Amino acid sequence: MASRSDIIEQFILSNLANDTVIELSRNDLAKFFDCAPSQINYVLNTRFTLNNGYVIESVRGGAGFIKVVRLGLTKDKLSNLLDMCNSPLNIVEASQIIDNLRANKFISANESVLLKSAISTKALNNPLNMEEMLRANIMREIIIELMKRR
Amino acid sequence: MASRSDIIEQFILSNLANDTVIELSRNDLAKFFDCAPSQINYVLNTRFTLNNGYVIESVRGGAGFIKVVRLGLTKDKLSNLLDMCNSPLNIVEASQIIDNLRANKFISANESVLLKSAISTKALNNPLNMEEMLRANIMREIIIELMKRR
DNA sequence: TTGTAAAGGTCAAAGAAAGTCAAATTTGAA
DNA sequence: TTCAAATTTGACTTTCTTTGACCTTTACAA
Repeated sequence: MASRSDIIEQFILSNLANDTVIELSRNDLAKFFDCAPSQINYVLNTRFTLNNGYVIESVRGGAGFIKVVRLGLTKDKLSNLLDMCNSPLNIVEASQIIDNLRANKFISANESVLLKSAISTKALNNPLNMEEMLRANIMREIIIELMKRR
Repeated sequence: MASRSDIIEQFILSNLANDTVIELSRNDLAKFFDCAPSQINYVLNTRFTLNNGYVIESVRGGAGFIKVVRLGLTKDKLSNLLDMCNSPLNIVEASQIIDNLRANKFISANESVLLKSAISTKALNNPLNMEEMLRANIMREIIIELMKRR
C-alpha cells in the first residue's frame, strides 16, 4: 500500500520525467497533499538523496522555493571519487583527485589550478571553529591565483 | 519565483549594461515597481555592494538622486578584493566577491559555481581543527557540483 | 534668513517562505 | 503479537522580503 510519502514521491518523479530540474513550492505541495510542510522535506531527504541521483537546493523567505536536480551520467562516473571524500583527505590525495578530474576532462586546467589553491594547506590552515576565517583564507588563495593570470 | 527585489535588481542591472553610471530617482522607482521607497535601498544594499563591484552615492533633498556606479574590475584592483579577505567573510560576502569576479570575466560561469560550492556553509561546516576533514568536505561539494554538468 | 516641501536614509516589525528536530503514530516483518 | 523502522505531525528556527514610521538633508520661495 502506498503511503502518502510514496504518493508525493511519485508526483515529484513524474514531474522530473521530462525535465532534469524542477522547482517546487513546499507550502503548496503540502497543501495539495494535505500534509505538514515538513513531510515534503521528509520525502526529499529519504527518496531524493545523492545516492539515488538527486540534489536538492532551496531558497528561503519571500520568493523561496525548493529545486530538485536529477543527476545525469556524470554522477556514476564520479561516484568513486566522491566516495573518497567520505574519509579525511591529505593534500596529496586531494590533489590526485583534482588531477584525475582534470585528466578526465571534468574540469579545465584553470579550474584545476583554482581548486588546488582552494584546498591548499595554506588555505585551510586555521581551523579553530572559525568558518568565516577559513573561507576568507580560501578566497585569498583564489584571488592570488587569479592575479597570476596574464 | 522572482521576488520583486529580484525584478528591481534586474531592472537596475539592465540599465547598467551599457553605462557604467546611472542615476535613479528612488521615489519614481518605488512608484514604478509599486513598493515602499525603502525597498529600493534594500535592493541596493543587498545586491549592489562594494563586494559586488558597485558603489552607491546619493544626494538628499530637493533635486536628490541615487547614483549607481559599476566599478570595472581590473587586475590591479584585485588587491582590493584581496584585502577584504583579511577579515572573516560570511557566505553572502564571499558569494558577492565570486559574482563580482564572474561579472568581470575573471572566472567562467563554471568556475563561479565550483568556487561557490567550495566555500559553501556545507563545505566548511566542520572546522574543529581537522584540516583533512574540511578538505574532504570541500572536495565533496566540488564533485557534487561537477555531477550536475551534462 | 527662515520655513517648507521634496528628496533620500534608517531601522525595526511583519510577512513569507523553507529548515530542523523530536514526539507521536502507523506499518509490516519476524 | 511485538517491536523496530517508517511515516506523520507540529512546535520552533532561520532566512529573505516587504512595509511603514520616523529622521536627515537640500533647494527654494517668502
